[in-house]
Amino acid sequence: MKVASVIVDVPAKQTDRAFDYLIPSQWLETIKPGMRVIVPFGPRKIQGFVTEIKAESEFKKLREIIEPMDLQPVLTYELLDLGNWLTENTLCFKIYAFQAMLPAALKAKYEKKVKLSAGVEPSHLPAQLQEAFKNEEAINWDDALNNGLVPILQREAAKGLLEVIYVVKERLKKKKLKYVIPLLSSRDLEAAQNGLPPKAEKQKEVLKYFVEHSDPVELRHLLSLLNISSSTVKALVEKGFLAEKDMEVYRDPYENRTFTRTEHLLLTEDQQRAMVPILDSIENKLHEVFLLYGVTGSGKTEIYLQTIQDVIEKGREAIVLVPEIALTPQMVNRFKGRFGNLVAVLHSGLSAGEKYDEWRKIQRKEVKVVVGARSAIFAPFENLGIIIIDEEHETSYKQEEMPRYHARDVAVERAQKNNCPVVLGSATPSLESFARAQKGVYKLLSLPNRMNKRALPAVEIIDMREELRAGNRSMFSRKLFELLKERIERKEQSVLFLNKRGHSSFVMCRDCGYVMNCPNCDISLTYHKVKEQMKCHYCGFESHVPSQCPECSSDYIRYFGTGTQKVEDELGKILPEAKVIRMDVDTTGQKGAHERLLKEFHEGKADILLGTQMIAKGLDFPNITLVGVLSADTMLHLPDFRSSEKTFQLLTQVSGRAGRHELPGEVIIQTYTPEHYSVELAGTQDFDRFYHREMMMRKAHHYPPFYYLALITISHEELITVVSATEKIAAFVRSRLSNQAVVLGPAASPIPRINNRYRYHCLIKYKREPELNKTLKAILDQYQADPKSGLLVSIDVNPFILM
DNA sequence: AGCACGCCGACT
DNA sequence: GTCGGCGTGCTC
Repeated sequence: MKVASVIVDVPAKQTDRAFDYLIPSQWLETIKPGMRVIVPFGPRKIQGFVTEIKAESEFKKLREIIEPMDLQPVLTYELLDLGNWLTENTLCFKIYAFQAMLPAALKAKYEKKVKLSAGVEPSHLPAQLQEAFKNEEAINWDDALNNGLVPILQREAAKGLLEVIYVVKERLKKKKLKYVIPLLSSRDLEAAQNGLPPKAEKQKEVLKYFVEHSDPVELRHLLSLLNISSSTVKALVEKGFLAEKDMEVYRDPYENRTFTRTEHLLLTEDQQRAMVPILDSIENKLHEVFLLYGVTGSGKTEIYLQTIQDVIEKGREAIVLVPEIALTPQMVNRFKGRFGNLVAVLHSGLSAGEKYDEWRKIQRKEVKVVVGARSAIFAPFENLGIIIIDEEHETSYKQEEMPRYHARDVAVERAQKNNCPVVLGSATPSLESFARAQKGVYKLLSLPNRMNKRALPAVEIIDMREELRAGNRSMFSRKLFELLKERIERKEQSVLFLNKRGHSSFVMCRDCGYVMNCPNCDISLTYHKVKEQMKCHYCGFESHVPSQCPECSSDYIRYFGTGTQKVEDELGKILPEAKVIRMDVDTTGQKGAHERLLKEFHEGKADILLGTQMIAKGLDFPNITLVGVLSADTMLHLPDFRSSEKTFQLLTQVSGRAGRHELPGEVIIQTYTPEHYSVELAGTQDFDRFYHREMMMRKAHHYPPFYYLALITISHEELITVVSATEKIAAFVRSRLSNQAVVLGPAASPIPRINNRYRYHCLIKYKREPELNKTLKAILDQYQADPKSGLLVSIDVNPFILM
């Protein structure tokens, strides 16, 4: 067994397969599947993942693995398998699948360098190079490139004086702290203490400390504790009484926080009833998928906590996915409060180092529970007892880059392998999941009541057209204004929700209607107040805000759209006494800002919390009695078959923020389309009726959950080339699929041009097409294999965004 | 993805 | 005649 199959870190069609390497004899026992190794690849050295160990290879001229990068495999057997599954199902390169399963810190960094050949002195080199090599053993290739030294270097390399080397580097180091440990027993230390010269008082003190404490202690801590300097410790180290040792420590993002320990809450009857089948499934090691459909405030989290408790008691592990956990510190608190340091937390708010450390806690089985965003689904547990996906309808569970996976699908796949249940929780399930529950594929568990029997908040829909007719041109309806004022007087809190998506501020000429567009992309530029600039969200293009219309020279050119800043300004005018906290990308940019703002609001430091999407979830403050949605329909008109569903979900979620505790809540939804069913039914919080209406729409238009989708996007600099390529691809797909499938296209993408590349679509709607996967692979084979055509083809199986 | 190898144009 | 352009094909 001296040959290793390795997937190399080169994301390309031609290298998307295993390469075999000999395992050097000294590593024979060490190297195992799932480890990262450094291998020679052509003239370079690169990282690779060992997928298999075997006795021999078809390939005759094998090269040797240079060295392993891990002591323990970073991918378990299950994850290696899962990598293949991901590759198959999302049509991505294997290397992308493996990398997606690991923290970014484990991705290799490469350096190309030039060093002196053995026995060569800097003085042997031309004068120009002597300087560069005087202090350095090797110089960076990129630096040489910038200084124009490459030609000379190549010449010297050809003579054999220099050689090019490749270095594979870890992205990140383990954090280490200096610790001091006693080398002698407590008794011997006491003796040593007496043997010290009488004036070595400080040293005696240190030894005295270790007579009492035999555990390692952090050097820094010891120094400040005994008020000594490091030379004292050093002296004792030299005498052989103590030793200094670098010990690895975790970067703990929650280091300076204490979590109040919480105990089981008493469950309501509904909760108990819902929990029984889940516990059964855990007990009997059955794979089942449960859809836990419970209105906001019905106590889903407590069910998660208690089922996890059961899983832990059975010696198994749990994964909990939450939409973007940085946004819901309350969730972290609940888990840490219940399970203490058995919980690892993985979310985008952590630094790469912190993520790595949390991940290693999982890898070393020091924790039993991971709470995290999408990628936490790949937590390297080996004895999973349950997977929970909270807010299962959230679109952020779908990754939009390669590998384009949906965490829900991965969860089901992993749960199957581990014989454990998946719990999908939501107050507004996705149509897909609800339909599956209706068909009995998932088991439906309902929590129809709020825990404390609080009524759902009263929702009132305000027709903003009426307001306009009545002469109110502000963005606040009279009713909302009244209620806001009332809350401030009553010292209660309000949340104002602004749905910015699809409605970001753009610049338009009031005279001729000219809208500033990006010169590279067919999309309008977004106005950024902070920098007083126009910016393209797709290619990064920036330009100044014009003072005159470039088309008609009118001076009446101004920005449109209600950004949060604008709402804040207006609030300041109409309700100057109100204290407002604004939460959007601008104010929550820094680390921890999000949490700080929420804390301030919680502590009652403001009357109104104004924000975008990010405040729609997880907020659970007792004093909120009013929720206002400024414009319900901004996302309704996006070119997306899920826009109604998203609108309904969002409105329902936002409404759920009000009146969760003692005080009853009120919700105001402002809209220009009150008659739209997703607005109307969100008003009555009637998911069931919404579900039926929307299902009819989906059926009529051949959309999920009645059909599956696959989206092929083709881009090229020339419009004609894209169109004809898309035509060819669409024709090919049609020829290969049954006549049950609907193949749309070529059609221009909703964003027809990004970064000067034209984009065309072919959308496939299908029910059952055994040939589909092969067909899509054939397309990728053809187009990925020759990049010289300039055509880029990307395929999204089960896309969420059709753009 | 890199990188080398290889085959054609403008220079000492 | 050579230096160097980037098209083509390979990496265990």
